[in-house]
Amino acid sequence: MTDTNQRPTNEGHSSAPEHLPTQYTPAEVEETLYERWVAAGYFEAHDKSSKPPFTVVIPPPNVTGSLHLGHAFEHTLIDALTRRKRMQGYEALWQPGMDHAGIATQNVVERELAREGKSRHDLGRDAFVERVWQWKEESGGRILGQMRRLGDGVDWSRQRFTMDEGLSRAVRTMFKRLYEDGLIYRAERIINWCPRCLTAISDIEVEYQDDDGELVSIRYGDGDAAIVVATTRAETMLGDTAVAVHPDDERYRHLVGTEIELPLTGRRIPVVADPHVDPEFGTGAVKVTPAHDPNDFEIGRRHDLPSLAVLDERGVITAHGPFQGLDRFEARSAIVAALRADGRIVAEKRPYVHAVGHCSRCKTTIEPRQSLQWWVKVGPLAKAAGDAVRDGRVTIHPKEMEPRYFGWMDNMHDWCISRQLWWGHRIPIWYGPNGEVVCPGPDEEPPTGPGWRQDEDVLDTWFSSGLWPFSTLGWPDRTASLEKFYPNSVLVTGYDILFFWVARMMMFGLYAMDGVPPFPVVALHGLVRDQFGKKMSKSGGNAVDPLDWMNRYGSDAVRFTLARGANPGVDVPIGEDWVQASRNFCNKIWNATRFALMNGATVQGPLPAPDELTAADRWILSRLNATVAEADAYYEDYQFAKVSDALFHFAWDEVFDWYVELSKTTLAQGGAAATATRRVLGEVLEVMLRLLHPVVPFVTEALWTALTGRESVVVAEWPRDSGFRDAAAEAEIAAVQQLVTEVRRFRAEQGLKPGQRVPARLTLDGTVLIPHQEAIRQLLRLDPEGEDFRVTATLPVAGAVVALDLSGAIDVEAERKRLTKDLRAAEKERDQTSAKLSNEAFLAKAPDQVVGRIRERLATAEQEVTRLTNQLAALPRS
RNA sequence: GGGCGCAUAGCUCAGCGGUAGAGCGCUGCCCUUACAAGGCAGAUGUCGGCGGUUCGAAUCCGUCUGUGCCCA
Repeated sequence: MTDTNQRPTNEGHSSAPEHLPTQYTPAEVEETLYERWVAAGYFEAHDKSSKPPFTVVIPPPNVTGSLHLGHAFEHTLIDALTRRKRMQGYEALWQPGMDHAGIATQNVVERELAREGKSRHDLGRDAFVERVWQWKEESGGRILGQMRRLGDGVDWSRQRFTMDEGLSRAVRTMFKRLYEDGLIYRAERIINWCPRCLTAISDIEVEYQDDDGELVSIRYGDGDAAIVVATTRAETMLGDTAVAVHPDDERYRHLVGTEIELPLTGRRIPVVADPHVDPEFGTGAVKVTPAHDPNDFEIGRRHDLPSLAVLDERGVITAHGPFQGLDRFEARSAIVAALRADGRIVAEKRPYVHAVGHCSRCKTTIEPRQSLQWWVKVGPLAKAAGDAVRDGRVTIHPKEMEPRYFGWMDNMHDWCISRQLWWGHRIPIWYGPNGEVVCPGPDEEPPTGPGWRQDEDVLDTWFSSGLWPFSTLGWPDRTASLEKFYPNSVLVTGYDILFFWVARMMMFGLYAMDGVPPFPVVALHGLVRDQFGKKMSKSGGNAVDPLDWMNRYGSDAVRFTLARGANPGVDVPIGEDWVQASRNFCNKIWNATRFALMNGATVQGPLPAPDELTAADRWILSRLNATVAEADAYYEDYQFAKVSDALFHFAWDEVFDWYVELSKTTLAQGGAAATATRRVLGEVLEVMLRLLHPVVPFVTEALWTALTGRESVVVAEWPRDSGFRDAAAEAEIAAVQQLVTEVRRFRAEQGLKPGQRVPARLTLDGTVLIPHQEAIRQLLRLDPEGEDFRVTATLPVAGAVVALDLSGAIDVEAERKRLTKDLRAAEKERDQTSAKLSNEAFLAKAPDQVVGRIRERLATAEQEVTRLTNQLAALPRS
C-alpha cells in the first residue's frame, strides 16, 4: 500500500506503517534510541575535526544531586542549541561533568558516618577522604543516568569531575599564579561562619531572611556616665571592648575618651568617637564587639581596640563566668534575664523583625567570626570581568540582566576561598619551621622535613568551578582540545547563579586565558515554578520529580513544555496539564506521520517543479520555508519559547489541520497530482521533523528514520530556507480556509451533525477556488446537487456562493443572530477605519503604508457590510 | 533603605507605537476511514488606576497602587 522506502526502525514497532500503533509510547523507544546515539558516537567531539567548533559546558551539577526540573529545563535548552549546531555542521561539544560540592558532599558522608556512630575525626583525614571517594563511586552522580533519560547529547567520553587529577592540576596552577601575582593572600577578618558546617563560607553563600528577633536596650555605665545601647545580639556583650558614638554627637561628647563599666563583667571599656556611627539610629551609641561583628571589627581596627572572642566554633559561650557553655541562643535569653535582674534593661522590643544571615547549605544562622583565612583580591579581576561586558566582548541575554551583573562586579568584596573542610582541593601552601610560606606548583615537590606542614583548609568549590570552561579542555596544558574548543560558544545558565558562577568564570577565564573571555554570550534563563507561578520547594510540597513526568508522558513532552515556556530571563511555570498537552502534541506528530506513511508519502527523488504541484502543495512549501527562517531567527536570539511556538503552530494549525486534510482529496484522485503530493507530504514532514528534533529528539528520531529509511536525524542536516515563497498559493488557500470555515460555522449553528452530508451547489466562477471544488466538498461533506435539489440557504463568501439544500426549514433565528453579529463587527470596523481616513492629521502624518492598509480594511469592511445586509434581507421573516 | 522587574481572557504567559494573541481551562456538537492523547464550532478582556506625549498608546514618559526578586 505504500512506497517501500521504510526499513525496520523502532523497537516494538513493525516497519509497516499500518502496524504503527495509533498512540505513541515513549517508554518503548526512548532508552534504546539514546543508547544507539551514544554507541554511534554522534555526541563525541573531535579535536582534529575541520568543522567549525561549537562548545558549551554543562553547568556542572553537584555530585550529590539528582535531576530536578531546573536541570531538566537548562539541559533542554543546551541540548536543543547543541543538536541544532551539530546538524548545521559544527563540531559540537557539549562538555559534561560534575562538581565535588565540598560542603554538601562532606555533609552527606558525615551523616552516613554518624549512623555508624562515628565522626570524621574518628577516621582521620586520609581515611575520610577515601571514604568520600568511595561514596562518590557508589552513590554519587545519580544525575548522570537521569541526563541520559532526558536525552542530553553530551560527549560522555570527555566527562570530568572537579576533583579529578587534571582539574586538580588546573586548580593548583591557578592558585599559584594568583598567589604569585599577589591576588591571593591570607588575612585575619570577620568571615561568615556556619557553626553547623564548621567552616567559613563566602558572602554569596549567605542567605538573608527576615527573622523575628528582639531589640534590647541596655544601660552601660552609671549616673552621668551612663550610655544606652541597643542590640539584637545581647550575648555578644560579653565580648564588647568599647562603646562608639558619632564625633559630632553633643549628647555624648563629654564621655568620649572616658571609660564606663560593662555590665555583668565589671570590665571597664572606653567610649570612642567614630564617624561611621549613625547618630539617628536608636540612641546614637553602639556597643562594639570586634570579634563578632564585621562593622565592629572595622571600628576596632580604627581605634586599636582589643578583640575578645566569646563564642567558639559551634557558637557556644567560652567566656568564663555563669554563661560559659551555653549555646548562643540560650545565652541570649540568660544574659538578658541577668541584665534585667540587674536593672540594666531600658527597653525591649519583641518581636523585632530584621534580616538575619543563614547558611545556604544548612540554613543555620551565620555567626560572624574573626579568623585567619585565604582570600582572592577581586578588584582587578572583577574590573576586567565587568569591562568585558561593558565593551561588548561578552553579551548578556537578555540585556536587562546587565545592570545586575555590573552592580555585583563593581561592588564585589574580596572572596574568602578557604573552607574548614576535608573534602576539596587542599590549599597548596606549605608552612616551614621558621615561618616560611611556600606555594609549590602542581609539578613541583612540596617541601618535606621536620616542621613543614600543609595548610589544613580546602578551597571553595566555586574556585574549581570557575575554571570549568577551560580546565575541562586540559588547561593548563595547551591541548588540542583547548585550541579547538576554547572559548566556549555560549554559556546557558540561570540568572540566579550569575554571581556565583558566571562571575567566577569570567574572572578566571580572562585571567588564565590571556584576556580571552570564556564565552561571547551568556544566555540566562529563569527559574522553574509551579503552574501557579510559585517557587517549587520540597517544604512547599509543590516540587515535582521530572523523572515521574518523563516516565508517564515521555521525555519529549517534558522537554517541549519547558522549551515552550523559555522566555529569556523569565521564570517558567510548569504544570502537569501542560506536559500532557505536549505529550498530545507528540502523539499528533506521530499520527500525522503514520497517515503519511500509510498513504505513500516519500522523500525519494527531487521535489516536483512548482507547476506540477497543487496550490496546497505550493502553499505548504512556502509556509515550510518561512517557518525554517522563523525558527532560525529565534534560535539565533535564544528565543526558545518562540521557536517552539512557531513550530507548534506550523505543525498543528497548518500541516495537520489543513495540508493533510487537503492532501486527502488529491491522493484520492490519484494520477500525477497524487504522486507529486506524496512527495510534498514526505518533504514537509521530513523537514518538520528535523526542525523539531532539537527540542523533541526521541519522537522525531523514531519517525524520521521510519519516513526516510536513513540512519539518524541526529546527524541529518539542519533545514535551510530554500527561499521558495508563493504568495498566490497562500492567498488561494486562505480563500479556501475562509470559505470552509464560514460554511462550517453555518452548519454548526444550524445544528447539523459534523458527519451529515448535505446536497449543495457551488458557484465558484471568477474565484481562485475552482480547482478546490472537490476538496471543499469533502471538507464540508457536501454532496452533488441531485434531481430534486432545492435551495434552502445561500451563503456568499470569498466571492463564491454556496447554496445548500437542508431539506427542510432552516433555523432562521440562529442564522439571523449569526449574521447580525458579523454585521455589527463589520460596521464597527467600517466606522473605525473611515473615521481614521477622514482625520486630516492622520492622512498627513501617518506613513503611506499604514494609510494604505487602513484603506484596504475599509474596503473589505464595506463589502462585508453589503454582503451581510443583503443576506439578512434575504432571510424569510419569522 | 538601594537596585531591577512585573501587573494583558478563569489560570500561566506572549505581544511593546498602527485590526488584542497563545496554551490550558470553559460551552455545544461529533468515535467523519492518521489521531477521542482527536475533530469542528463557540464564548470570554474599560491590556492595574490617573495624568501626559502622539494623527494614533496595551505598547513611550510621569505618577500612584499592588506584587516579585536581588543587594544592603
